[in-house]
Amino acid sequence: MDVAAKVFRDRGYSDASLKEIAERAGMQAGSLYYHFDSKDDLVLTIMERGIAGSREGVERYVDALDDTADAIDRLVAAFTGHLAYLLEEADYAAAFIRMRQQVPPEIRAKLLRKQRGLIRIYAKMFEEARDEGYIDPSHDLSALRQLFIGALNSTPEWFRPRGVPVTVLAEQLGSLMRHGLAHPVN
Amino acid sequence: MDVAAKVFRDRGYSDASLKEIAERAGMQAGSLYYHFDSKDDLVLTIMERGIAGSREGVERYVDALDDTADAIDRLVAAFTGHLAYLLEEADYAAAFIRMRQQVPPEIRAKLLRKQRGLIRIYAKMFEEARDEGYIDPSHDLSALRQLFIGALNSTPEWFRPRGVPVTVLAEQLGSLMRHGLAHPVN
DNA sequence: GTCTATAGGTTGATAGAC
DNA sequence: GTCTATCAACCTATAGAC
Repeated sequence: MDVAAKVFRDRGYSDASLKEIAERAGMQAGSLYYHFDSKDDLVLTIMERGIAGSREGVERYVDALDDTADAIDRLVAAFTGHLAYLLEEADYAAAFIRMRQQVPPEIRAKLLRKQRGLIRIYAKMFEEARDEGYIDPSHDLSALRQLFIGALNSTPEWFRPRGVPVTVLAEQLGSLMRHGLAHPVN
Repeated sequence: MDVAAKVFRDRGYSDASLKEIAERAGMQAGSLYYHFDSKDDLVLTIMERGIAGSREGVERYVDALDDTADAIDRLVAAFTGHLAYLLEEADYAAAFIRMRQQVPPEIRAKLLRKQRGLIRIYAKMFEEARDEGYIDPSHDLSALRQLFIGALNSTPEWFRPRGVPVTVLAEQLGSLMRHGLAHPVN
């Protein structure tokens, strides 16, 4: 499973061959079918785990906040958890991010349901930020949410472990939301 | 060419077959080889055009500004041009965005050089914004640039022509940079 | 310029031995 | 549980007729 997630993350849906996955796992291609019904079955399992992991990452960081935290603090915590899982912990989420547009429609439909949970969590946090006065009603909340999530999901393409840590990235986005860029990050 | 760009945008590098491209162009697969040496040759041509188009879109909007424009105005103009080309005008840029991570290494290397021009334009604008006082030096400029470009490049995945127009999206990002989200967009 | 035909390779998946 | 062997389908690319 771990091997498969890595291969799917690196190659994408179509270019990840069962032969390569099997080889890297020390097996022959045919042997995989003892564990999975089909390639799509394997892909679905991995991607569902990626979604679940992202969601747990987000929830863990948000739930760890105390009562003094405001809506922006919660968004920053969510960003941190999101990035921590996406960049440091697992290949599953990165595999999901990469393949979500490549996978056959039936699989995408199944994933969409699982994904909605995470989307709703974010939507709720943005609404709370608006209700608490941190986001002016003239902003389109849905566009804003998708722009921020798009920025987060682009990080696997350029993030380098030696560079800016994920906590700083999340803080940068939080500071941006609070004051704009002219204000110091901390 | 236009047909091929559409197919590559919809299917990605590996799943776009020459047979489908040929069919949609009213030909047989073999006939394509009169016009192109190989699939990679075709892909490279299309993706280069996508990069060039994005760059021209950005430059056209930035150059149209008058002298009273500040660094944030220039960034908003760049975002507008970027999005206008990416979402409205052509399939070439969308094909590039989708395939940039899928394409064989040799092609990616060739594209990287062309791409650097656009990256440098953005880097310069962010530096100017910092020098004019719109971005506090405590921000990591490179991370900031990549987050914003990541947000822009995610738009083909969720943008709907009936929804928020590209000019508003760009304004939203500009307002965000200037004042944060608590301030009205206009 | 486009066609037909086909070579040569790879892929996902199955069957049966061990 | 894993192996070997193999099938059928698909792909890129080439060759030669028109």
